[in-house]
Amino acid sequence: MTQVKSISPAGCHPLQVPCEDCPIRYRAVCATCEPSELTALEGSKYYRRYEAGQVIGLAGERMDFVASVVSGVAGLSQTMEDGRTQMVGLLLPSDFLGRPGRDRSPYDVTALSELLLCCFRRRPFEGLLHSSPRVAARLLDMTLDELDAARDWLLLLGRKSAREKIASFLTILARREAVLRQSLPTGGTVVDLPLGREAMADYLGLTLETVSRQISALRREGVIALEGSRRVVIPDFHRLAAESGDDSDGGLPC
Amino acid sequence: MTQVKSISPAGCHPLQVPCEDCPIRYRAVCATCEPSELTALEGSKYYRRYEAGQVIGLAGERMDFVASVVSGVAGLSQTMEDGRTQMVGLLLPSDFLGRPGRDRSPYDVTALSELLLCCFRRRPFEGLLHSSPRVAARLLDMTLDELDAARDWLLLLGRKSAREKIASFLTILARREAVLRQSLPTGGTVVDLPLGREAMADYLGLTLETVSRQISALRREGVIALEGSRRVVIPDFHRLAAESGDDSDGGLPC
DNA sequence: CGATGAGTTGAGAGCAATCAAGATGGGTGG
DNA sequence: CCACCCATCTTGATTGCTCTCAACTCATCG
Repeated sequence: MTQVKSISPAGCHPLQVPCEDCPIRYRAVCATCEPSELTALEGSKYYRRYEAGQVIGLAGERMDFVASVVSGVAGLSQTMEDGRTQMVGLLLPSDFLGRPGRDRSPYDVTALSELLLCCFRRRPFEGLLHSSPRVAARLLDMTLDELDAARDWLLLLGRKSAREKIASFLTILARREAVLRQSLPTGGTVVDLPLGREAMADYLGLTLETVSRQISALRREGVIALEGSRRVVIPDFHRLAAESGDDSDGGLPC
Repeated sequence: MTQVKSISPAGCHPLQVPCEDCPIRYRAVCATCEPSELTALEGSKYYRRYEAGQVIGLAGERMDFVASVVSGVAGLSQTMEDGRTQMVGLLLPSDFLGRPGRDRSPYDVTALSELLLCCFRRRPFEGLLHSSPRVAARLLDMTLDELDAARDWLLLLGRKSAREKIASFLTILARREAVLRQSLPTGGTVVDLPLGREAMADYLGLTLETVSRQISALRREGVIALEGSRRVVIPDFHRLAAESGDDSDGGLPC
């Protein structure tokens, strides 16, 4: 990543990281691959880099690849005629982008931060999916996890107050942070928001003003502290979790 | 179904319909099965019948089977400590219930109408999933469809007005109705609501009073007509679709 | 015929959206 | 180094939609 700095805005990345050295090797679709399968993937894979805000694909357009998010955050969103927008997918490192068997996405796909994708050309990937039950099973499992996440999201959008929505979102981010660090989200957790206020509003079904107001309210009451507008400190994780409206004590990631 | 009328409320149904005669033979998980696979399924399948309102399983409980909905409607829902409820899944005939690899559902599962399930014991089914790529691929495809539906639902909950939510819901039902009848939803479509007002409210993230009010408003304005409280007549499908806020003319099911 | 459950309708309150100014902060160029 | 600019974020005042609480209607059923 030193001398290769992005040839073109959305250009193919000449860099070829061996799968063995990949940071998401054991969490992405390829997690359960055996050496032979990994070789097959390695042959059809290439990298793409995007800048924050850049459009990866618009609804209805063809996408000739599927991909794993290596680093950064991507968003899927739907927009109504009058401009109302709702985010419908948030893809973090190791998440899978694209649908095998359909070459056009019904959603707009956007890079929400600087983003690195490990892309696979459709045909070879679908071939692998067909020939390797291990990969197919892994993708099914990931899709089921995504469906469960979407269902929690339905509860959030349908029934939670603005304050609970913000608390829930921060809780989700804190948990993911903790999973990555292999630590528990307890005292003094720091979360860097990968989204601006407007993107958060699109995620939570709110306006950006309401997002800002609720964050300010949580700050005033000491539930969170801010370092700049995009870094949140959580002095007491359980207190925040209690604000999210989720059942139980809002326990640990497991 | 004449002399067998439900031995016990949730009893196993002694009736064994041959898969060949099954009304959902070509739409359910088994759609792409070959004769040998069908025989395997046939061996581990059994029927369960539920009455409207009956609980199939509560969140966190074990479910020792997965199933296809043969007829009727089932709902998945999540409830918060204070009682707020959000439906997070609506399973219609041919839809799949349960998650292979997890034996307890994080959601409450309820029969919303009289319901007939074609159940498979977990182990044999997971074995088939492992040995038959065809079945695994079918389940993946169905899961991806469900994920897409959940994403449309996110837009509905996050950004649509009460009126648009009702119109969207009726549109969805009318389309499904049309798919079953192989006809287009145009003039004089009749939709039987499989849900009462409260269940609709839980689906749409509203209160039952608001559901009732919005339905009344659409009726007053001639967008729909009612025959009793659970039968809706749609004189002009495009007019209804226009109220749903979805893009385009709200065209055909395809 | 009362009793029950489901649905409808009304009046009022509350929460988030909208409209409208300010504040902050990072980057650029003089 | 400072002044300026622009995007992003914050805060305020008001409106409006949906929820809440409450009464009423209607059909069904013992």
